[in-house]
Amino acid sequence: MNLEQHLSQSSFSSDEQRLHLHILVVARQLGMLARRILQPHGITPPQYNVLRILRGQKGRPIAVQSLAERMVDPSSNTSRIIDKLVDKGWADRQVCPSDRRRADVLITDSGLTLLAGLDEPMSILFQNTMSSLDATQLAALNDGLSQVLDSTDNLIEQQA
Amino acid sequence: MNLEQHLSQSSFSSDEQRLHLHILVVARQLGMLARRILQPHGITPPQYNVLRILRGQKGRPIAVQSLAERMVDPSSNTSRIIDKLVDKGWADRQVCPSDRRRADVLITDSGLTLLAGLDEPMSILFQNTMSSLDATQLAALNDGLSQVLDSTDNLIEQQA
DNA sequence: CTACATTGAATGTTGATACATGTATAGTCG
DNA sequence: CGACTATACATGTATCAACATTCAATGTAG
Repeated sequence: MNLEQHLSQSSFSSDEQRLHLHILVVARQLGMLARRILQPHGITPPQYNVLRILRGQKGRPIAVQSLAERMVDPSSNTSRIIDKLVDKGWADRQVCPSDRRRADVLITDSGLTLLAGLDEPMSILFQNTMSSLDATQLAALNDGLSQVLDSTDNLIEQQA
Repeated sequence: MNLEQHLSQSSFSSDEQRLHLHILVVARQLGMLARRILQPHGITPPQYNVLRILRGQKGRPIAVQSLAERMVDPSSNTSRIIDKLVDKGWADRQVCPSDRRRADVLITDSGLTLLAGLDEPMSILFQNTMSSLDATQLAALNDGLSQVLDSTDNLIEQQA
C-alpha cells in the first residue's frame, strides 16, 4: 500500500510534500509498533530512549540537561520522565556534589535488566520494518535524511 | 550536523536502527517547524490535516470515520478535533439524514480562506526542508519510505 | 415486532506534552 | 563581600492524546 492509498488521497502537490508526509506517516507507524513492544513492560518510548542513553553512559552519571540534548524528543519534561524511571526503580537520581544545581542520573541494575530484555525485540522490529530495503537503499535513505536533518536544524536555529 | 552529532551518540548498532532514528528525529523536526507556522493562526497540525482533507472533498460531506482513516495521525480523538474546527468556524457538522448515527463534516468559507493563506508558507517549508535533495534523491527517498510503509502496514495488520 | 448485536460517534479518564513560571545554586561585577 | 545575572532543574497549568466506555441509531434473528 503506497502513501496515496494509505491516506486515501489521489495525489500530492509536489514530491517534496509527498516526502514530508511519507516521513510523518512512517514515523507515526514506527512509533506505534515500538509502543506496542514496550507497553507490556510498563515503559513508554521516551522513557526507553532515556534509559538507553543512561546505559550508554556505562556508569558515568549524566546531568538532566545533557540527557535532554541526546533524546530523540528533547521535550521540556525530562525531569518528569526521570521521575517515572526513578519511581519504577530503573534509575537513580542524586544531587551532584560539585554543582548542587545539577542532578546526576544513573541507570540501576533493574534498569539494565529491563533493557537487556528489550534489546532483542526492538532489534527485530528494526530488521522487520526495514527488511525490504537492500544495503544501497539503506545507505541512500540515511544519507538523504541526514541532509534533511541538516536543513531542519538550520531552519530551527534561525528561528531561535 | 549528522544524526550522531544530533543525538551526541558515537554509533548505532545497525544501519536499520540508524534509519529508524533518522526517521523519528526528522519527523519530530518537521512537525516542530510546521507547528511554528500554524500556531500564529490558531491551528494545530492535526486540525490543519483535517481541514486539508475537508477541502479535498470539494464540497462533498465526509463521515468522521472516513476522516480518521485519511489522517496522518489517525487518532481516536477525531470528534474532538472536529469540535475545535467547528468552534472556530472553519467546519460545519450536521447529522447525516440517511444514517442518523453518522455526522457529516464540511469545510466552511472561513476554513477555505484560512487554508488559502497557509498554502504558501507550508509549501515553502516543504521546499526549504528538502532543498538539498536533487530529484533522484527525492524519488529514492519516496520509494524507500514507501517500502517501509508497506512493511509497517503489514506488521500493524498482523497484530490487529 | 421484539431482543440482541453491531455500528458511528461522543465522552470520561488517565497520562503525556508544550509552554510558562518558580526555586535554589552558581558565577560575576561593583 | 553584596547585589545582579545566569544556570539547572523542578513544578504549575492548560492542552492534547490513548484507551476504554457510553449512547443513540441501525441491522438482524427469532
